[in-house]
Amino acid sequence: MILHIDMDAFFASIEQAINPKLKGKPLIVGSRANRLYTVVCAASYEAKALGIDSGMPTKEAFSICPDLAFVPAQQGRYIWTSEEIFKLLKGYGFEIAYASIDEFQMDIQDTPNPENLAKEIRKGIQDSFKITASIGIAKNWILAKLASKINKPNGIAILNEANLEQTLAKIPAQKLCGVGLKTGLFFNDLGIKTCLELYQKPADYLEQILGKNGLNFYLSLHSNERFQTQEAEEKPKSVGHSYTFPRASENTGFIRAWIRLLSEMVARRLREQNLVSKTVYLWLTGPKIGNFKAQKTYREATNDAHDIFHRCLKIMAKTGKNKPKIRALGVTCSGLEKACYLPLFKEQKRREDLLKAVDKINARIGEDTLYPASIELAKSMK
DNA sequence: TCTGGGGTCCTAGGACCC
DNA sequence: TCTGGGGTCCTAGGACCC
Repeated sequence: MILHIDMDAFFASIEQAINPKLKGKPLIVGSRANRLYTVVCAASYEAKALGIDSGMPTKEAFSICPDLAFVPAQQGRYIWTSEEIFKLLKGYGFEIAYASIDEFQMDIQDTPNPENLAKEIRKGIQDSFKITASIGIAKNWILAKLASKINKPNGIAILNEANLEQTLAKIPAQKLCGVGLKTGLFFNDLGIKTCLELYQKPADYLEQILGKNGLNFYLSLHSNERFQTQEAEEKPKSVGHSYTFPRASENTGFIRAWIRLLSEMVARRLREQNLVSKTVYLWLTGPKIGNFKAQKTYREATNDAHDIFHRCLKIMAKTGKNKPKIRALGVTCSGLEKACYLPLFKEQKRREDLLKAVDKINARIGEDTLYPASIELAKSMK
């Protein structure tokens, strides 16, 4: 049996636990500090009751509820809490894996009374962190994850031989992890409306209509697959940052300053993780250029913002536009490798020492103590 | 009048190599 | 002048998740 733990309104609940004044109030956590130009990252249950939910523009949320409480996302807090919950869960002695920042999966084998275990876990989290979790139990991860949503918030649901089909018949296929908007519509056209209908389709049929993806749905649903994610990889596949302007801009200096700043943010994270990147990906959106994106792979891997920035500028030249009007932009590095090469030239060594020193100073005195003058313009508008 | 930001995986075609 | 087969790397696009 797999036990899936899904925290209820995780970010919002943490903020309410920290600040008692927010308890019982409609609250949203925004993905950036500016309360007007962002979307809802998490909504408290009081806010959800008004029809506010993640993904909604905060402007719209405020129009529904003018005295909505707003807290900008504090990533560090959520990561810390997530790690502490993980440690607590480890104490139960079962194998456990992260499914996301607010979801955990536990292989509870054939524990005699899984419901009692679930209750105990829920109480443990409540006692330690003053936040609630919902728990689902089933024979594999995908069904356990589905089950965790049935009695949200602060609920427990178990799918077993006796109630499986009857329960799946009541859940729309779109609720299943991996079925998004497009696949949901596709299934609908084929008359697959509930999770039960999907569950009952044979493997070769699903493979025929959806290829590898279809086969994966079959295997996930019917096998005893324990965990959603493979064993935690030691390095990420990509590292990126993006930014959306309040209004589109065609100020070239301003846009370049932002590309430089995003390059700086990405490079710093690469260095923190001792990674170098060969591939740079730049995307720009704007009223006239639509959605421009391009990537380029270089022979030399780097984690120097200066290099990443200039690679971005070369990619940008491909737009063929002299002064594109830009609304949003992003810089992502992929093709990641562990940084373990030896600097070949003196110049390179000097540059690396410099970057290390800058990182050290910023880590000690504050994030933004030292930065290139060329990003001043972007920072002034952040 | 535009609704964020950070990711993963899969597919398909082109270039190039043997 | 036209002919096979196998493989890798790179780019681009799509779908999905939290």
